[in-house]
Amino acid sequence: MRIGYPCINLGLACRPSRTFRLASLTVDRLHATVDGNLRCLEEIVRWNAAHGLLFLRITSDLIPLASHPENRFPWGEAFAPRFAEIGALIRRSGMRISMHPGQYTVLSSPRPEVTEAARADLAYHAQVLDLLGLDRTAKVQIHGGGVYGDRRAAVKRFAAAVDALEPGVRERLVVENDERLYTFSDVLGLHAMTGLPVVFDAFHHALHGDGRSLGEALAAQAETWGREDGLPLVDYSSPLPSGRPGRHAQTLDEGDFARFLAGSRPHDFDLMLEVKDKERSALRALALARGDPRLVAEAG
DNA sequence: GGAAGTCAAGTCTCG
DNA sequence: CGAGACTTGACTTCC
Repeated sequence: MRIGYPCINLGLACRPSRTFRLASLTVDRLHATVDGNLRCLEEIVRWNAAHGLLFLRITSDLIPLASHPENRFPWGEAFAPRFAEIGALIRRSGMRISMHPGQYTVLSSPRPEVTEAARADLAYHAQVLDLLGLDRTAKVQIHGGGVYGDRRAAVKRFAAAVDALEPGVRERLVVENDERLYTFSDVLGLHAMTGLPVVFDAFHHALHGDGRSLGEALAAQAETWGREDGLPLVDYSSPLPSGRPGRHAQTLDEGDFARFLAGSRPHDFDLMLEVKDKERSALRALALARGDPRLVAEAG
């Protein structure tokens, strides 16, 4: 099991997700921002490798407005050497990479302009992973999107949109259960129609599940991953101690996480910790997963 | 320098 | 019918 956290490292002074408004889009601005974002991404990769955190979600903001029609700057060409350097570092570290486009990337929409924008955005995400020289185990994870009052029709549109993707993009795509519309069972249905591997989000499953136990879900999930896809991906977030359900917790609840680990055996997977305090919790989770209480105390 | 308002984009639920 | 929620707040304006 590799463990990681999403996008930004709070202890570092830099951010890989600097952006700007569409009104501020110029070649110079884009170039300068991407340059800084890549510099920061490299810092994060080095930090994570040094601390044993070998699973990283790269922010979708790495290239601001990457798939916006008004952005015609050939950022891929311009930064290919930098991507290659960082990619070599990632591969040398044995690090796994994922990306997670935002809520606007919807393949099931009845509106063609929406699915076209989604296609362009997924192509951007795949291009980043391609430029890093990563194999098929580097994944782009999305949700099912909307239901629009007719689930069967929405699922059919989703499958058709997946079929229409370029193979290089489709091979990186994986689909994840959400906390409202697409349960784990629903996402297994999407897998059946598309062949896409399934990301299991344990937190969403707890909020909006399908009755499967953790062990049952992980067993079913594993069936959806092919040999070239790598280990299954799992998202975990501690429940909020008091506040409304649904939000990601500030920090790791060690008791809940220990129960999660115990309940997940003997399945193996790579784990993304979605908690607000990022690398702090990831280090504690790593220590817990390694079964070293002294390390847990140090990391805390 | 800090607070407030806005940001490319979708969809659903709640109040 | 508008605000808030989501994988992630950051930018920009105004005072």
